[in-house]
Amino acid sequence: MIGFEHHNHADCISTSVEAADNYCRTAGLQLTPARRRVLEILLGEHRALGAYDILEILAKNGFAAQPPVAYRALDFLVKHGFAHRIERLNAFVACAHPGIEHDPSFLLCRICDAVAEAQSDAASGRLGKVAETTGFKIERAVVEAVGVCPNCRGET
Amino acid sequence: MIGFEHHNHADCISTSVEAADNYCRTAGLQLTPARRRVLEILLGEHRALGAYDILEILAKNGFAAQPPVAYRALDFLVKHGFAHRIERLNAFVACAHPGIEHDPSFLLCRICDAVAEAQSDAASGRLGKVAETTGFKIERAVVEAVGVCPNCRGET
DNA sequence: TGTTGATATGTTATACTATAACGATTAGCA
DNA sequence: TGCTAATCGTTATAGTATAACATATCAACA
Repeated sequence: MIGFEHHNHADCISTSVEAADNYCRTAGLQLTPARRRVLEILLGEHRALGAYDILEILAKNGFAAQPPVAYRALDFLVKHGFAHRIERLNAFVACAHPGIEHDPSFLLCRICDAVAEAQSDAASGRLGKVAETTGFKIERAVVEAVGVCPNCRGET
Repeated sequence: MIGFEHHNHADCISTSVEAADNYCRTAGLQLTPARRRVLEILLGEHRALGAYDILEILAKNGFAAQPPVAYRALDFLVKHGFAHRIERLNAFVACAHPGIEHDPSFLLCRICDAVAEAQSDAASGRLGKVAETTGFKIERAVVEAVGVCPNCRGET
């Protein structure tokens, strides 16, 4: 699980962007400049960024500074699995396992706002059983866990 | 699990409000008129209501129509476990198991907006293991599953 | 080549969600 | 009674997100 360890960001970013690039080419999607830049921005942080944070950075990069510019790019990235939206934070984060079909789960540090993405099996556990019994058909299940990350635990 | 079945609302509401009333008296909390009315409103629907939906109803009931009136009551209800906030919908729902300490899980119908609350074991399953390995301490874990409820499945 | 249709962008305006701040009031209790 | 904390009334503003419409780009294809 990516998230709380230190690692080489520059590599991490360029590799991921390149992967997205290839995927889009294959799938007939357009990774336009704004979309690519937003993906780079998200990859540059292992924490969630609000749409307006991103918008601000885009503006400094010569893009238009209207909210739809950021929201459209984010919608694209989320729709195609390059990023996830974190409901609890009204914010967005780059996907840690792009290309793999998955329901994301997040570990959110309430102290430093770091975000780690993990896999969970919520839909197949107890919740899945309840849903099955009731006749509810689960299409997506996201888990957002709030707590304290290893770095912040050490520092208290 | 309460949620998708038909049942007697009037009983359901008065019983729950009474329970909240008793709990508050015991715990030294004030279930003031606005708080009580908001709880009743939430119990009257088995779906999530936005703060401004509630505010509108409060206004018709003679309460002040400023946002803080609704938010304060909702904060109180959520804090003490009488209601939950559903992040995905920016909305609130009455708790289906008040008095019991629990991390709520929700089944959200994307067609009719019905909400059912269930128990899950997200924090003790795969996600819990990952967290443990990493050193992340989970304090709360909420699951929000989107899908189609039994009633809407029948009607397609 | 020129038309067409789908996709993406620029831009303005507005809707929706939530909280800060401060003074007035009330409840519970020493 | 008088103190203290909790609650409420009110104004203002911050933060998040989308509607709507005009323009532009580009690939497919007659």
